[in-house]
Amino acid sequence: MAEHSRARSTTKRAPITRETVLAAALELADAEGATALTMRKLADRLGVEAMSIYYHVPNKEAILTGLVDLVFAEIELPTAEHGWRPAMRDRAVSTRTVLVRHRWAIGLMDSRRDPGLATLRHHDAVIGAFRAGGFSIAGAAHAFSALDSYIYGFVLQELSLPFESSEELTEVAEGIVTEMPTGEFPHLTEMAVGHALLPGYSYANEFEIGLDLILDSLEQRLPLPGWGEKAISR
Amino acid sequence: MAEHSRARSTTKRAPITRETVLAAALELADAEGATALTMRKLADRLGVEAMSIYYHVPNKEAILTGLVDLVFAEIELPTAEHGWRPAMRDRAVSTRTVLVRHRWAIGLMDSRRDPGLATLRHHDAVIGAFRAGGFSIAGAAHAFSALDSYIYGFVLQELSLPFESSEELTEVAEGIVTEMPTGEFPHLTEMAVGHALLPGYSYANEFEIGLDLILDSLEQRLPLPGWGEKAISR
DNA sequence: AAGGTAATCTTACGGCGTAAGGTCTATGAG
DNA sequence: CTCATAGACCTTACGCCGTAAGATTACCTT
Repeated sequence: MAEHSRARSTTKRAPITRETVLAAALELADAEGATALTMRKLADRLGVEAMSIYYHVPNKEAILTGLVDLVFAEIELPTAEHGWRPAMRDRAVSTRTVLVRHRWAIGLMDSRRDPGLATLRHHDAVIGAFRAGGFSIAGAAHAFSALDSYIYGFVLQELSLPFESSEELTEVAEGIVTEMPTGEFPHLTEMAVGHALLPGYSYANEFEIGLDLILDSLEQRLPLPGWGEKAISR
Repeated sequence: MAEHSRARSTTKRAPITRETVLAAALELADAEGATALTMRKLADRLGVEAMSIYYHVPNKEAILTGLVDLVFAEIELPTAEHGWRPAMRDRAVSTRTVLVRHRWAIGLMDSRRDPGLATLRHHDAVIGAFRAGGFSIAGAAHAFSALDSYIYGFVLQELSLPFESSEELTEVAEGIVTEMPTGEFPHLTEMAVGHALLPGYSYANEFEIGLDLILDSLEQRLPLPGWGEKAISR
């Protein structure tokens, strides 16, 4: 009984830190969604009272900011090894995977103004991969903006679709189609019936189609003035 | 004094309806942001008590859903008149303009699963313009997804930039550059110093660059199998 | 044993969305 | 003119939220 110091009921609880707070917040958000991420529930999960968290973190905003950086840390960094195109393709796929795994993250990204270290590291690696591939500074900026806009926007749409499984899709789409005033939205109806309701359809497949669309265009722009490096050094 | 019915202080207040509620909510969100949109503040603006709103609207969620549809109603519908490309370009620009005008709207789009009438009308018109331009159903779906992903994602990034004016940009970027551990993020630093900090830079300019990137690719895909209509009717 | 300090807890406040039920007021029937 | 009805609005209250202020505990140093 070297350490009988454990008081009443707690069995020498491990101390909480900024890191354990963020880890618990990540778990909680993954398990129950962003709206369930409250200081009191987070404290419960940490075996602590809500106000104790404030010793390690200035306020809830800081937790959300930290969470976004944790998410960025999960994204595969691009390497320039096999060329900018496969590097960017893999990164895009990885980004989407991570953002879908943490569905609450995309909603935290707007209104969050201070990037964390992992975020900066990620951005730096992306720009570096474009530069190594021969893009000029401006070209890399264009490419970065276009690609990331597409990725974030796709996830944003994907996560707000009115269904999750293809059974739900069928249900919802049939509802839209049948209860529409006849012929009011003919093209929407046509697409639902002749495309989205077909067996095996999944919106997720659209991701790589649009991704390759953008990558193709970037490849074509690269040799153009304003996009590629004027002179390859050495 | 034909109508002396006005009680105490109120001067025969106009009755509130679902429409006036939504209009007031739009004003409030525009003026003070999404977090300021509370039932009590909204009631104040309507000259009414908070609970009275619930006579016209089932809950706050319904207000948010209605707001998103109001925003969609502001977006220019594409017309197939001058071809799908300029139609889609104008629509994209209009969409971004509207979403920037109502900065809170993009944050409401995720987690909102039931499209309103204006939203459906918009989507129908977009698909219609692609179809009229010769895209197959699948091709129109690809094009729609890619383009809208880009638009929403761009606005999402644009609105979460850590600055609003170019003075703020200078300030923030200089902060990042100078306080970085020397050389930890060389490409980020290079882009800040050699691009984003140059006089006259504005991220907003990137929008049309990326937009044309996608439109170019779509134009190239159109004749390809799986994108264009197999046989033009008649 | 005493004191200091880091970590946690208690209490409280104002604001949130909204459930439940009460109160006006215009209208139209008798 | 009276009065029941029903629509529009209000009052009160509940449980939840983020967090300010200050008290309390646990442990280390001397």
